[in-house]
Amino acid sequence: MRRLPVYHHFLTGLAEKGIDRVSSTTVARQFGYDPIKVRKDLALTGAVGRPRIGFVTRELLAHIEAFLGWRQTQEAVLVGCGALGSALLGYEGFSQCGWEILVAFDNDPDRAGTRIQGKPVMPLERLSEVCRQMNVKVGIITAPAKSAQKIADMMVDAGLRGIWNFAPTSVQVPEGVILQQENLLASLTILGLKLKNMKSERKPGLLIDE
Amino acid sequence: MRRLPVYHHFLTGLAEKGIDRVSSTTVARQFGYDPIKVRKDLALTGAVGRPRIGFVTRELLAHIEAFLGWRQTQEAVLVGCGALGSALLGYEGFSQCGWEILVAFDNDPDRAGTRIQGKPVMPLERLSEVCRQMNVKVGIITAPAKSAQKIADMMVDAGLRGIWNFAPTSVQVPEGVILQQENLLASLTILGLKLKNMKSERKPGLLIDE
DNA sequence: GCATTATCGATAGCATAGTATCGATAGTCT
DNA sequence: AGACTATCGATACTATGCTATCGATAATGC
Repeated sequence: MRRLPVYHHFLTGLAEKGIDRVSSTTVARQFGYDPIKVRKDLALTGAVGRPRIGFVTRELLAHIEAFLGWRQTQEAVLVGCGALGSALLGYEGFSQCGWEILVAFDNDPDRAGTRIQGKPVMPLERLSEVCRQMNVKVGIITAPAKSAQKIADMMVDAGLRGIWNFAPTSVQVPEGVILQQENLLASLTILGLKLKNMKSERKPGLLIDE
Repeated sequence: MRRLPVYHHFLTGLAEKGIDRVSSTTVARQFGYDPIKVRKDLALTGAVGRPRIGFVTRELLAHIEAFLGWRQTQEAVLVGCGALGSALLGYEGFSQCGWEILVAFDNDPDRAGTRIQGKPVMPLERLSEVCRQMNVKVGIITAPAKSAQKIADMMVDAGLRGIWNFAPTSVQVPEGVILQQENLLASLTILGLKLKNMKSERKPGLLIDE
């Protein structure tokens, strides 16, 4: 399921090149996966292929988009306009999957009122007011760890139902609010472990995955 | 295993507050996990606790660090000094788990020779030379999707054994090189799906996890 | 037209991660 | 001191995701 966005990106490239039919084998080779795995992933979206032919590229893309909910645009706000926040504000990938960051917030009065990557920056106090007015339901936290919980609380108060947290700490949210924790350190650590494991070449013991 | 870095962060906080003993129940409550799950995670590191008491905080931290390989510092280079790259260069979390980005590369001649977040920026041509000289084995790609594969190839040529890719595309690496793909769109999509699922409250059908 | 081959979907088996149950131990309370 | 309770580790069970096998189908080549 986490693989579907990646397939989508690849298939979009194919479609642009005018390739209108694609087999699971082709996709699998691209990513080093098992064709069966790919086929099973695609089956999840409801797309149907034909033996010996494969899938019709655009049809498949439509199925993936529908399944991932990318057909209707989804809106979000971002809190914390440091380096990471600014990067996300300019991240080109969001638009291609139907997301848009409408407005950013920061508690630094120097930043409020400016624009970053073309998005307006507002003072943190207005979070609740603006979210309710715009009927935004998703918030992104790219603030330092120490203020993450405070911001999450504010977001809950503002009526947000989904929170995507980049701060390297965990935050508590009440029942009914979805929290997606982004954990860069975990990814990096896993990479480091895999590396170390590989060097000690097939030593029995840890088997790291994911 | 991906949870251990998070536990570590929380335990560090406790240790700083002078709390020298901690039970799996305490940790579990913090993150909304099952205490058994936490205990099993901790057991993986070799830490032993005592009934009715729990674990000695600092001892536990040491076990986690040893298990995750955070005791020795690990070095990396970064390619692509756009917004995301700059953000990572200044990310405070790396140092706390023993990672350090030594140098950044960019193919924009205006950026080469400057410093971003205190790290030197060099022209992309010098990647191989510098990596070999400094004996760096890990590379981070924060460049646009279209140049990701080219950079990955250069990294492999430069002798890097681990690649952490933030570009929203997949890259191919030869056997023996570890690739860790960071996929922000997948995370965001999952958040969006969970939200939609929650709204249609317990409708049979998709059950999204992770 | 018929054999061959690539590809599909479905079912079954395996591996890993998560959950539950149980006895043992070390504090706390009366 | 003895009952009580929180917590540990070990074992067993369940669920989920991945891999393999199989028959079916449609294009290609002879």
